[in-house]
Amino acid sequence: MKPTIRDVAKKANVSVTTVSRVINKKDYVHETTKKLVNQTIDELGFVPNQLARSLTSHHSKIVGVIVPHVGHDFYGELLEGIEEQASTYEYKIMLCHTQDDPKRELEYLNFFDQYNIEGLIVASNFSNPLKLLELNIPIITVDHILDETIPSITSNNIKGGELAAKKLINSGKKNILMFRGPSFLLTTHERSVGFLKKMKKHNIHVDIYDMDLINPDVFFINDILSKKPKTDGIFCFSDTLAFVVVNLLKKNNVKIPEEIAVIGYDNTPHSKWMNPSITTIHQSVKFMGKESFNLLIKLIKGVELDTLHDIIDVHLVDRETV
Amino acid sequence: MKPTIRDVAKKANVSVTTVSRVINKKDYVHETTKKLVNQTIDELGFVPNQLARSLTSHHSKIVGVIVPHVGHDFYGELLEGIEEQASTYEYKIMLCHTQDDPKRELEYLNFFDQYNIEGLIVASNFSNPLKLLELNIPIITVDHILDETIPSITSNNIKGGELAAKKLINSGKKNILMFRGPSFLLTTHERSVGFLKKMKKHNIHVDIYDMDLINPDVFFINDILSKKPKTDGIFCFSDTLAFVVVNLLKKNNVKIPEEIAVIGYDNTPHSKWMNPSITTIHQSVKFMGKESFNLLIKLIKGVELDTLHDIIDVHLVDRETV
DNA sequence: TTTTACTGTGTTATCGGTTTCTTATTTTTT
DNA sequence: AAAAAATAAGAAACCGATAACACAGTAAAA
Repeated sequence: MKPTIRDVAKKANVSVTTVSRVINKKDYVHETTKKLVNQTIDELGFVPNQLARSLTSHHSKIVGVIVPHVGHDFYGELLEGIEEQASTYEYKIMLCHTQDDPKRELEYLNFFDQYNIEGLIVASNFSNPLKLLELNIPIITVDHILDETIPSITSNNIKGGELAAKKLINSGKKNILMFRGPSFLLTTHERSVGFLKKMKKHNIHVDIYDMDLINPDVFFINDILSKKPKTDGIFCFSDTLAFVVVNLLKKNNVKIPEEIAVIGYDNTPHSKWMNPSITTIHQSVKFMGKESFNLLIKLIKGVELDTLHDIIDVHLVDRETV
Repeated sequence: MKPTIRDVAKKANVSVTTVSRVINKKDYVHETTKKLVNQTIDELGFVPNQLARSLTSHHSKIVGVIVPHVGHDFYGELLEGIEEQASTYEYKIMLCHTQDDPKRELEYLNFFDQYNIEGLIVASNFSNPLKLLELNIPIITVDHILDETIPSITSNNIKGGELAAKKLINSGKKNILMFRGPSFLLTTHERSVGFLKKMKKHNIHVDIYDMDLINPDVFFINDILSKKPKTDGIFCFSDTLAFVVVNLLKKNNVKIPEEIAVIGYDNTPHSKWMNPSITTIHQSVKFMGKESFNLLIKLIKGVELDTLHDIIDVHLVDRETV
């Protein structure tokens, strides 16, 4: 059995309070007793039970993180940023990956509640934002704005769309396809707005298709490509999607970017090593992860946020597909 | 303030014991009282505090997971498998990503200890296996064998090496480079053994280089390629590495696979979309994740394992680079 | 010299549950 | 009809910590 604070107290011949004071570096403790206690702690290999601590202090030092798919580049990098920052504050991450299943979302919300988590980072398109608010703890949404009152951190999707448009326009492309994400997502909407505004200004027609950005439908894409032979530029809302598109075009012996230019989104590590390498919009995903935890910890400590909806800058990465 | 079990008891005019019995479906409770209690629980929105429960029951329902990099394909997929399985058992994941930093490893071990986690899945080359044993809880290592006494789940790396060798031999390749991982890793060693044994049988010479499989050194690789002009086959110990190699070869106008064949490892989702697509060794990473949790839960429940060191089958995925 | 402030330490309630005993009432068995 | 077993529910101890409160002993201020 693990030694408890009482075991330490007994062995050191002091009260549990004194031991508690030593481990928490609180109140007055004589230097001699302190040394004795610390020595006893070492001897017994005593580790304070965080569960018991949390019970009294009401601080679990745990934050929940909800992502749809851990295995995907974007969320992996995001998670890395969150975890890195959390660990510097000695906070632990309780992980939930929902696979966009509303049932799993609610299940986990319940778990989180049971563990008295101190805050929550939501990086999925959570289906029931009101349920989130019911938790009554600080929440940050990342890459989504689920509710106007929940602070968020997103990247500048409008600018992302604009940059992509500018690039294609400057390359003289005139027949554009936009392979965007699900239309109900804020990111989809914003990127579309930025992209289409610029295109409209130059009187360029754009055909719009909604796609799964994580598991693109190859047949669907191939079908579109064959039906739109005049196409000379494609804006893909994820690099993963761009990979598939480039692959199909090469199989069809299309010259990239001369005949058709492709522009991706995310600047995932792989986009650099593709052949040809993917011209794409860079999002500082890891930074977003870190920043989201920073904002959350502010909320936990009761600090007011300067901006409710933080927006991170994006930039174009010039490579070979445009 | 959140309602407690005592609030429920008071409102329902029963003792806390009775409420506890109802929520735990334990011992005898009259159907009428049960209904009354459940109704009161609903009315108050009572959620039992898992921290308090864990304190008495010594079951935290939390398992720790240690990976070196969350953001990397392999670990992302692994994590997905672990989490998926854990959630079916209503277990929660506490995540640690070490970045292969021994200091962070120990820090987290300490955290885990404080939270009374019930078990631990280690998917990193943990520098101090003895410290792991000191935790005195069930442990499973994945993709590594850190200690003969700690149960592990690895994939069949010897077979993986053999399959790669066979493929290159059958393609008539004679001057092989092996770009393997750090030599101290078991996976590296086993794949090497499998690969080199087959190669030796056919009297084919292999040059061996140790590499970083996650962030390959482009200049180093380029240097090797220029110094070994006779090379006609390269075995890369990760797809990530293969991506870089293929990219460099294409830049040097080398015909793949006619002049140089490349074979990767992992069969990451991206390997399919590369140009050319990567011939690689498939590891069932998600399955390994699921299985590792299954083994862990057995240990937690005190069930004896059939095999201490479980080995998962691998197979070759035939694509365009060999 | 008395009063006040600062040190150092212990007693005990508390956090929100679970669990061991008890006690009382039915129901079943002999 | 008496004994044994099953059902129902409460009181109080406990899990392992923290914290409010109390109480000395010593040093500084009045």
